[in-house]
Amino acid sequence: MNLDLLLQSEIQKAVTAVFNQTVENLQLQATNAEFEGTHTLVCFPLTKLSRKGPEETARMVGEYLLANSGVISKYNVVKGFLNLSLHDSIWVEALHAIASDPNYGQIPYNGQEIMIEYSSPNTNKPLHLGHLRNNFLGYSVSEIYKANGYNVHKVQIINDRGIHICKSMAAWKLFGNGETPQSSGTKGDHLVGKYYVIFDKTYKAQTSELIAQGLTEDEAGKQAPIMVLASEMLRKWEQKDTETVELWKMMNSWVYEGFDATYKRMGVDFEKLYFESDTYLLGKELVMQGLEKGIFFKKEDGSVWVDLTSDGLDQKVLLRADGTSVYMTQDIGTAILRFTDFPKISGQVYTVGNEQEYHFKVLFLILNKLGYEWAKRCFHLSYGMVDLPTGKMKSREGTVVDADDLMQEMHDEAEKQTRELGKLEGVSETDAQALFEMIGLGALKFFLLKVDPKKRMLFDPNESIQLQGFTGPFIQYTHARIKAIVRKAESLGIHVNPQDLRAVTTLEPAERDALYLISSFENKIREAAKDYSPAIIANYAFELAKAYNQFYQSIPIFSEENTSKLKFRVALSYTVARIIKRSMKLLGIEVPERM
RNA sequence: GGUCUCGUAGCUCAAUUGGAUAGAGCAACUGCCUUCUAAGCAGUAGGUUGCUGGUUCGAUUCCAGCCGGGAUCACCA
Repeated sequence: MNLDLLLQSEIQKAVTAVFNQTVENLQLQATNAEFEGTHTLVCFPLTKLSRKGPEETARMVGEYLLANSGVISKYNVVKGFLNLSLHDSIWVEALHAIASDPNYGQIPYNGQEIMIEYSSPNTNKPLHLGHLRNNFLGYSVSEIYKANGYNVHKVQIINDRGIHICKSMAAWKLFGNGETPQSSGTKGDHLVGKYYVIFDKTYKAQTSELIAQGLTEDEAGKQAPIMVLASEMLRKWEQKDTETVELWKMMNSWVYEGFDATYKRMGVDFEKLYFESDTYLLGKELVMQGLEKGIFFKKEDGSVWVDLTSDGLDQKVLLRADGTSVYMTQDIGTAILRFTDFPKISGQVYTVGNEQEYHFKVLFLILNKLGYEWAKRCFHLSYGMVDLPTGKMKSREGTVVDADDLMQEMHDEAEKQTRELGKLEGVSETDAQALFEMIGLGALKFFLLKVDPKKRMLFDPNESIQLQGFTGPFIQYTHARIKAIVRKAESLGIHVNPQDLRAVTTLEPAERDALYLISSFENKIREAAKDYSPAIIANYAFELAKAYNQFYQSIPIFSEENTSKLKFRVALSYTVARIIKRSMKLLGIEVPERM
């Protein structure tokens, strides 16, 4: 039962009856806490058909509902707002329906498939804080789409070739002395990242020396020996030189081993990985075809371009004069390959930072020009950068927050605070460690997901390890506390079956508040998908936990003498726990049975 | 400079897409553990929503112009 739909139809009936007119879009919203009621009809828009003042209009609708609808128990009018109270039996019925539905929070399969790309790192350095936002966001949006009835394919493109990895390779060749993850005990992605940093330092030293010798900045940049080596490696790689390819394979394999560990700890996964080294040539052919069809044009030097001036954009290069492909070319190829690999997908979502908005605007326009009708169903899930209190993260200045380090710090902080609270009696060390991990990562994920993805956000380390207030652990704690109630009910031999609930006829305000939120869960799931926003789920889960805590604090359960009410409250608690768990699952966050 | 984007309490974020007296958390202050887990609850204080106009019953939201951040406009990815 969907309360909103029920109310909509009741109100539509009322409007038809009272004003002899039909209305399609009703503005129904939650009632402000200061007024009585749960649902509010905004009546200003109705004054056009009622041809009466807003208050009079509201009163007439309210009066009709009270007299003719079995749903409304009371109403009041404040200005043009009609505040409605529902019969408690409606709320009881709502809980009954939800408690009887094991799939509440999972909207039935809608027959649609969708692809969601996220993560997509370069393979020359380890993952950092920015990747965490990307991964948690992409994973969560995937879960949200699954909950909306979509068949979701999670993929990523790994940028495994190019000058960036050659830089690490060059530095390792010069300074590595054969160092491996095994020989040094360093995680593979960190080891490769270390040589990327060494490259950068060496490169800077060499260029400034060359500049001191009288070269221009441009010349020095190109002639620095280590850069010459890296460029040579890139060339050799493209010519499939055995030694270079072997080195490339070895170092990439180190990175993948490291990434796998990081992804595992983050709790994210992928159905299929695309590698740039496999796909970078694909786009070329398609561009050549486009050239033949006259969609693109060639300049005198042989480079191929697309003209987007009629779309308000510039000209964009697609193939260099030497015939090699650029980033855009690869993305064209990859996009088309994906629709070939997954012919049933209706669209594609690219989880990529907002600094690439222009790029995707261009990409989608090109795909459209090439005649792919699905181009308009490609969506750039553009999210804002993560700033630090010290400003922007800059890898060159060593201000990046490493993903592995951060996850460990969150774990350690969760451990510290949990031990201080002395909550680990009778808990084994293994279970305790699992709990710290759950809390630490829960805090981190929630912190990054509670903000609207579109917005740039600030990552304050001190705030992120908070476990009180608007945080993941607050919600996890609420869940754990409810589970204690459920266990107690079981130990007392109290078993609730949905039929028992109907024996309850009156409710407390705190119970209604919780029920209001419970019954709006699926609307939130839809809204979150429509907006690609886990923040909507995060805010919802927090609201629900808060509402439950108010109930928990003000209304006794086991000392209640009325057995029906007692059972009702146990069922309400259990349902809240279920929905909290489900909501958090949509964010990729686990919840504990006790903490 | 062109295009895009953001500006809300001391700080970090919300605001049902144009609705009520703009809400939470943190930080500060005051209460509540003999009762189901106090990682909790209740309360106090904190605002000219960057500024100026406009659109209308009604604007944080839409429009215009300023002010101030950020992104982007590479034969980089």
